[in-house]
Order: sequence, then structure tokens, then C-alpha cells
Amino acid sequence: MSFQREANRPKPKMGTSAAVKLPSNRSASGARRRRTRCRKCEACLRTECGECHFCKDMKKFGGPGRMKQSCIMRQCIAPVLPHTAVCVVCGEAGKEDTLEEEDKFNVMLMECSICNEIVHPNCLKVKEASGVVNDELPNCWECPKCNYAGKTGKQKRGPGFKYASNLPGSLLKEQKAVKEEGEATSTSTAKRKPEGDEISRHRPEEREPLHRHPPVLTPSTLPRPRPEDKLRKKRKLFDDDEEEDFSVRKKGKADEPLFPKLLHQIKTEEEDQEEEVDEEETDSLFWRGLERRDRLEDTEDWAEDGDGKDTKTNFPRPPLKTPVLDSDQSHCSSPQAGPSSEGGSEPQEKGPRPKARRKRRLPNKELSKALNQEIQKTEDCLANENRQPLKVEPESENEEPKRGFRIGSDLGGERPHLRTKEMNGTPWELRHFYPSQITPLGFNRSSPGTRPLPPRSPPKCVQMERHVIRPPPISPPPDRLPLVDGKTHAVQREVWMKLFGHFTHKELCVCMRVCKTWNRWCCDKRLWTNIDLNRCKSITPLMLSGIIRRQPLSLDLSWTNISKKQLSWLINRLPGLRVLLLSGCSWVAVSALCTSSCPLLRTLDVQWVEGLKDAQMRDLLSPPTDNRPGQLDNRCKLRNILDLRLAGLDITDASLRLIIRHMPLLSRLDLSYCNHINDHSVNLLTAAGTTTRDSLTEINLSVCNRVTDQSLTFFKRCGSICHIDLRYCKQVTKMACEQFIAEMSVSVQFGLKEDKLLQKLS
DNA sequence: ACCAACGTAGAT
DNA sequence: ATCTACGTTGGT
Repeated sequence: MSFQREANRPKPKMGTSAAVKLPSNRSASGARRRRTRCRKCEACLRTECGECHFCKDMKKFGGPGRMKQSCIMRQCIAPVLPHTAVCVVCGEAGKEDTLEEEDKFNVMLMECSICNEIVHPNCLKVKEASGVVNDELPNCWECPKCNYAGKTGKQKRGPGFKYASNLPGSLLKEQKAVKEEGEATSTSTAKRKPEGDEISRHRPEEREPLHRHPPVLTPSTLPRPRPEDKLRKKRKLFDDDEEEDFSVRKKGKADEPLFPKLLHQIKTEEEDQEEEVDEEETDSLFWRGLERRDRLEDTEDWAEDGDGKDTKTNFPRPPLKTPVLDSDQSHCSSPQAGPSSEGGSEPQEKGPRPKARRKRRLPNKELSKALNQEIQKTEDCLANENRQPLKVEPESENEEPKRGFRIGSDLGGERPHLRTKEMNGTPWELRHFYPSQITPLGFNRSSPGTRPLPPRSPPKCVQMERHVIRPPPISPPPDRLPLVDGKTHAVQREVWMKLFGHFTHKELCVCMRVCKTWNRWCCDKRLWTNIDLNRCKSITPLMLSGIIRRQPLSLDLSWTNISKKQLSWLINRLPGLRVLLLSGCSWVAVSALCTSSCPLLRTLDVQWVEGLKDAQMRDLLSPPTDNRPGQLDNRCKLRNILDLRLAGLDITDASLRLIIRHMPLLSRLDLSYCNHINDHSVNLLTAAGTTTRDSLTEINLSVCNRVTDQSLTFFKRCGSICHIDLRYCKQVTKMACEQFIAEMSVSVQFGLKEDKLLQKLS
């Protein structure tokens, strides 16, 4: 970046003809039409972030205005053809508005991603050849001519597509940075051993002494193994040509049979298939976590508090309001892609239209290649995972006893030292086991580390970047399941949805492979309010897009090696996120929270985050420093946090002061295993004039060895306190606890639920 | 007419 | 391979 600056200075005059030149494009057909934002997608509806490179360039944000690019947060997901676009054959605009769903395709304008020609499929003379519709982009296909000619369009970028990597904040950069930052990465990679080995030896942790203590955090070099070699081989298979085969294969097989000639159906199907591809992959990756989650679902309580509540609530009973539609629309806003196309029960015999074979073509080869690679990777991963037992140990979230303070489990969680190990090349996998096993408090959760670690390699950030960002899942249009004979199934979608509501995420993933309609239905975000990727070794681009599509209210990325860029990317696309669990992640990744905002976040778990100390806490809690006009507000980005989990962090009163000041709603605070926390800290939290004094309902100070009996006297000031966990605090006596109970009994009845665990009796 | 920003040539 | 700059298009 430094060099960029210099570059700018000179402001060489280069681009005279730049934008205008469309040589190759023009040759084939008329002028290339620039696409324009759809104005409906989530991205289009957003306001400028004011922080990205492009925003900073804008005059309104005090920049020079030279770049003239839209905010990276507002990159349209489905850029559309301009209204002025017309068919090169008949010279008329698209007429899809005039017809029914089924007929739209032939009268809508389609832009060829290869020759750029914009035509009405109906106006083409070559009807025999089939066009290949690109579902990624509205009104985009490979026209019959090009398709027939076997052109690949490789050389050009598809219309309307922007390389994410162009974006200044691109992962590419980060990646580089990371690399440089710690060469540990590569090292670790090299060292990394085959998963198999690791698996067998997971146990060790159990033996490890429960060091709960503030682990000495190692430098922030992230141990991110990125074994890609393996993948590499596979990828090859999907280069260009292969990719086609791949898609074709998929569709041909499963779908065709179902919906033979209907264009819509075919389209849909393929679309779905495509989706399936993504979804499947993604989903499968979710399995582990999902499965886990599902199991726990019934008992899970974290929903208790506001945050979790919503999340969980809907799950079982699918409220079928289709809130999502709007946003989705954007995605499908394009005439062709509209959800509407689904219902097609029409026999597609309609004459003249070229049979468009729907195939999901990525806008450009690069993209597709990248995507395919990812898919491949994912598949590999899947394969591996499937091979292994899906069992997972309960993770913090899940296990979390309703009350939020489940000490043992979470706390016991990972210790940083683990990380160190990883860095050294030790099995990253070990992490998985730690948490559950290390329960100093004695709450060992079952599920010993049965879970094998999928030998996944972390994805390339680059690839993630190039992923097309998709809007939330569409609440699938068909009200009823289309049948092969053109009729529809008697059972309505809502009923199906209720049924799906009882499935585990894993099961939903399976359902998604059944048919396009189920695929869509099962992607409904109401079925995915909680997405759990806890301990998922590698977060791939597909997973990220899968997450975005489902718009979860709760996301657990604990103990994953998610990168900052990925997290940032996610957060910015999950505006409604309520619960974010990042325990055990690196500070580098968590720091994404410093620049992204998730105003609705209620629960933040950053326990055992390596490298998270006072200074970092300050960055996390400080209001944006950028007060240029246009900036939203300078309030703390985490001002609405109710539940904050800081177990195992090396933080001091300095952090507490910030928390007290910036989190007025804080109700639950987990400071267990924080060795610097002492009576003075408690004094601060409960001092007159602080909001925490009245807002705190639960506090976890277990294994805080500097806390003494005196803290209990401070807690008497708290008006709402209901739960005080002082277990394993060496300096807290049982006597003091009993005294506390006795004194409080005048107003509130407390009881000792366990040794040094005070709980309000209600 | 004005603003936003697409798509790409050219610089790094 | 990336990133910047900008002519020009598209929308209002």
C-alpha cells in the first residue's frame, strides 16, 4: 500500500481511452452495455461504510474523488442491464414484464458474457443451439452462437462482475500481510501432519494440567496451517473444461429426469443444482457443527436471554412469514432469475425459444475456477468428514447451560498454550479436544474428542474474495412441490417447512439434495438461525457464502482459524447478527470487530482469544476515530452487548473501565480465568454511578485467584445480580458466601448452588 | 446538469 | 497480479 500512494501522486495521465475502449467487445456485437446496480439487493440498500478505500476516496468523505468506485459494502450483487439496453436484433427493450413467468425468458434481454451481444432469445435465428444461462448474473448467458462455437469467453470478464480482489480491503492484501507477519504460517503448514495421526492422539489434553490460567499468550502469529497441496491436485480437475463437466454431470443426472422439458423447471433445477453445489458443500461443512447443535437444541438455553431467544425460537416452529423475500428479490430481481421461474409447471414445449440450458456459469473463468476449486476442496473435506465420525463434542455454546455461565465447560476451554503448540506445528486439531476436556471445574462434558479433524486445508482467502456475495436465502416461492407430471404436491410449503423445522441441520443438508424445491426451502433462514461452526478447522469461502445466504442470528466460529478478512466480510454481511462466538480465535481475526459494525450484537464471546489484552480491548471498545461527516456515529460499536465473555483473557481494570463505560446494557459478564481481576475490579463494576451496577445479572469470576471475600460485599450493591460464580477462587471462602446469603436474605434470597456459586433463588 | 460508479488501460 | 485513475455511461 505504501507504494500505491506514491503512484497516485504523479497522477499519470493514462486512462484517456481506458473506459471507453471496448474493442474486442464491440467487435462481436454492439457496444457493450455497462451494467448498473439493481438497487434492490442488500448491498444496494446499504449505506456507505465511510471506511473502505473507496469511501475514503469520495469527496463526501474527504477524499479526492479520483477512484470513483462504489463503497465495497455496496457492491451490487446482481447488477442489471441498463434500462436503455435493447436487443441488437430487433432494437427493442426487454419485454419480460408483459408475459407470464414461463414465457419471460424468450422476450427478456440476455447479454452474452462472451460476445456481449444483448438480444431477446426469441430474436435469435439460431434456435437449435442452446444458450447457457448464467445464474450468477441477471440477464446473462452465453448465447447460442457463442456456445455453439465453443467459445469459452475465458479471455474476458463477465459483464457486471467485479473482482473482489480489486477491492482495497481485499483478502489478498491481508493474506500477504499475514504471511509476512508471521512466517509461522508456512512453517506450520509444512509441519502439519496428516490428520489421521493427530486424531489418534487427541487425548493428551486431558492429561494436561488444567491450566486455566492466563495463559501466556503467544505472539500473534496465527497458526494457520494452510495445506493446500492436496487440494491443488484436485483443482486441476476443474479447470475450465472440467468445470463444465462437473456441472453438467450434476444436473444432468438428478434433475433432468424430474423436469424434462420445462424451461423453467430446467432453469430452476439447474439453479438449484447450482445452489446445491454451493449449499451442499457448505452444508456439509456445517454438518459437524450443525449436528451438534441440533442435538443440543432442545436443551439449549442460551436463548434465554434476549439474544439467543430469537434465534432459537423460530427454529422449531417455523413461523412462516416470509420476511426474506425482499432481500432475496434483489438477488433474483433480474427478470430471469426471479423466484417466479420456479413455479413453472408449464410444459416447455413452447416453440421457438432456444432451449437454454441452464448452467451456472460464473461470470468469468477466474471466478468459476476459483469456485470450482473451492467446491472441490469442500468435497474433499466432506468426504473426509463423512468418513469420520461426525461426533462432536459439545462446544461451549451448546453446552452452555441456560444460564449463561457455564463455567466449567467453556472456561475450561482452550488455553492459549495450545495455540503455541499449534504454531509449532502441533496439531491444530488438538484444540478441538481441549475445550471439552479441560474442565477445571470438573464439568466434563461427554463427548471426548471423538471428532476427527477433517483434514481440510484452509481456503485461500483469495477465493473467498471472489465469491459472489449473495443475499439472504429466498423464501422459496413454490408453494407446493412441483411434480413430474406438471402437477403439484398436495402438501403446502408451510407444512413442509414445519417439518423441516424439526430436522437437524445435517438432515436439512440431506434434504437439500433431494430436489431444487427442497433445496430452496431448506435454505430458508428461519431454519438456520443458529449456525455453529465451532472448531471447524477451516472456514472456506463456500461456507462463508453459505452463512450469508442463511443470515443466521447466531454464529459460532469459536476455535476456528477464521481470518480477519473473512470475519470482517461476514460481519458486514450479517447486519442482524445477535450472537457471535469467537472464543479461541486469534486477535488478528477478532480485530475485524474494530472496523466492522454489528449494531444488533448482543452476545460476544471472545474467551481465550489469543493476544486479546487491554490494548486490544481498547481498540475493540473505542468508538470509531473517524468522525468525518458521514460517519454514522461515534458510539461504541458494541454498545448493545448484553452478554460478554472474556474468560481467560489477560485484561485488567483498564479494560473493565472501558466495558463499564461503553456497554451500558451489560447483563452477563464472564471474567473467569482472568488472573488480573481482583477485588478492585469488582469494586469498579459495582461502583455507584456505573451502569453495570444495575445492569449486571450474572457474573462469572471463577478461577480468578485474586478475588477475595471482599468482592462479595461489593456485590451487595448490585440491584439485579442473580448469579455470582466464584468457584475455584482460592481466596473466597465458603463462610463469606454464607454470610452474603444471610445478609442478602433481607431483600433477595440467594442460595449456594455449588461451592462458591451463588444463585438467586426464585 | 449533476452525481454515482462501471470497466478497463496503464502503472506499480 | 494488483491497484489506481478516469472517461464515460446510467440514473435522477
